[in-house]
Formats: sequence, C-alpha cells, structure tokens
Amino acid sequence: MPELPEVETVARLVRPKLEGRRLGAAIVHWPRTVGDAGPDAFTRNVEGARVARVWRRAKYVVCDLERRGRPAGHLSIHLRMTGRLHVEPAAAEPSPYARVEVPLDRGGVLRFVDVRKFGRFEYRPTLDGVFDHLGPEPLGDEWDAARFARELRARSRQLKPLLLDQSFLAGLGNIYVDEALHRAGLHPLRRSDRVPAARARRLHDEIRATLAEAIEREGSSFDTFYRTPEGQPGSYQHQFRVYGRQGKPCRTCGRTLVKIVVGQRGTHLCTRCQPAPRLL
DNA sequence: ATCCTATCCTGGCTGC
DNA sequence: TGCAGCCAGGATAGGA
Repeated sequence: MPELPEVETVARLVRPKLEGRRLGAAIVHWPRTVGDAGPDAFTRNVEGARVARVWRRAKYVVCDLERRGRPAGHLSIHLRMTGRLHVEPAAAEPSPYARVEVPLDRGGVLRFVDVRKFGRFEYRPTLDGVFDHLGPEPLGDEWDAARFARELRARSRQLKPLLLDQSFLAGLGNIYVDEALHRAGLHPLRRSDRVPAARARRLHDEIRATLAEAIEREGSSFDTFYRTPEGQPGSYQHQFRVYGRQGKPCRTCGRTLVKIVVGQRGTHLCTRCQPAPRLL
C-alpha cells in the first residue's frame, strides 16, 4: 500500500510531467473521489489553472495551482490503498478504474486510478487547516531522536498503533512500521512509555533508514496495486525483513517469523529479535 | 487518554 | 467449475 516512500516516489516521477502544465476540463467518474464540494465545483476550480509545483506532505501529493502567475489553490491527493497517478497521452486507453481525468495541455492527461475508491483527489482553495491533523515528517530536520523519545514517553500506547497514528508521526503505514520495529528490536505491543531512551533513539534511526532505503528503491510492490507513474513496480519488497514473511526464517536469527493481529492490522514479527517483555 | 468497532470499497482468495 | 462469503487495509468517526 502506498506509504511515505511510495508517495514520495509518485511525487518525484510525476513532477516533471506536471509542473508547468495547464489543466483542462476534468471528468469525474466517481464523485466521492473529489470530496464534499462535488464534481461541478471541482471542474470549475481546476479548469484553466496551471500546475506550479508538485510536492509531498506525509502521504499526500500536493499540486500548487496558479492563474496568471498568482496562487489559485491546490490539489491534495491521497492514494489511500489502491490509488495511482498516471500522466499519459490523451489517446491512451483509460483504466476502467479511472475515477478522475484531467486533460493537460500538450496532449497529455492526468488520470487518478483507484480500484477501491478510498483515495481522494480534491481541490483546496487554501491549505489552511488541511494538514493540521498530521504529526511531524519522519525525514524532516525537526523530527530528531530526542523529541521522539520524549513523545514516546508522554504517551502510553502500544507502539504499533501509535506509529500508525498520523497525528503522532506522519507517513508510516503497516509495512514500514513492521519493518522499523523489527530493525529496532521492539515488540509491536510494547507500551510506548516503557521503551528505554536508548532504544527509542534506535527506533528513530531505523524508521529513517527504512524510509530512505525504500525511497531509493522506489517503494514496495507485492500485489497489482502500487506502481510508479511510469507503470513500474518498486523493488523494496525484496528487502523486507518481516512484512509478508510469516512462516519464513528471520533473516537476522533464523527463527520462524509469525503474523499476529494488532489493532486490527496484520502484524509481522520475530519473537526472538522482538521479545515481548514480561511487562509489555 | 486509549481502545474498539464500524464505515468506506472491490478484487481475490477460501471453502464447499 | 461455480459461487457465496470473507478479508485486507488507510483514515476517520463515534462509542465504551
């Protein structure tokens, strides 16, 4: 599923194809995808605008729009589970799962393809309040190990649900949480306020390393869903230490990996590398 | 404050 | 082979 590394990859690859392009009359095939304002307002707000800049915040791809050189709102795009962004020739046959299509000048089209329809492709007049619910960027300078250790101590939640909470830390999902916890030697049920400071710093570093390595490999693809905008799969799935590897040997110690459920999420771990402390 | 459940969706898998 | 039923999974809302 698209998490921070996949979204970063999408933003990077789509950027050169979108920046500078002028948007045409959008076709909305699934109204919910464009949010509460509805298809008519969406189409009106987008048509004629130019994409000035493409960037990422957490798991959102954001397009800054302008008209006659002046700011004219934004697109905030969330892929959720199965969303994809395609920039292709207008003549290309659209996917049956295309939910929104926006024609571009110079003969291209931006298509938001989303099998499960959970994704969002919304127009925002401003970004005021739009990202208020998000915690820090894990790869940002302001997110340092000392801060993370302090914030873990301030909560008393199980590590895995806490790390999945976008208001605590923005951008991790099911895959990279499992990977980072294994690399840090921490059990997913461990309570956040019982993680020793040194181990919290280790977790901080492993989260960053995991995300950086995944971005280098253009994210992870293990089913038919996530592809780069070029249609290529990522390759980080080959580096997985635990995700989807239940029943296989731990690459660190050889013990058979297990899959449990934590907060209604499939959770993969090594019970030797990530021992459950007597007191979770 | 934290936890739990339901909701949104559909393709793909399981079991009969 | 066919089909019904179940499930994953990010985010959010509402209840315990």
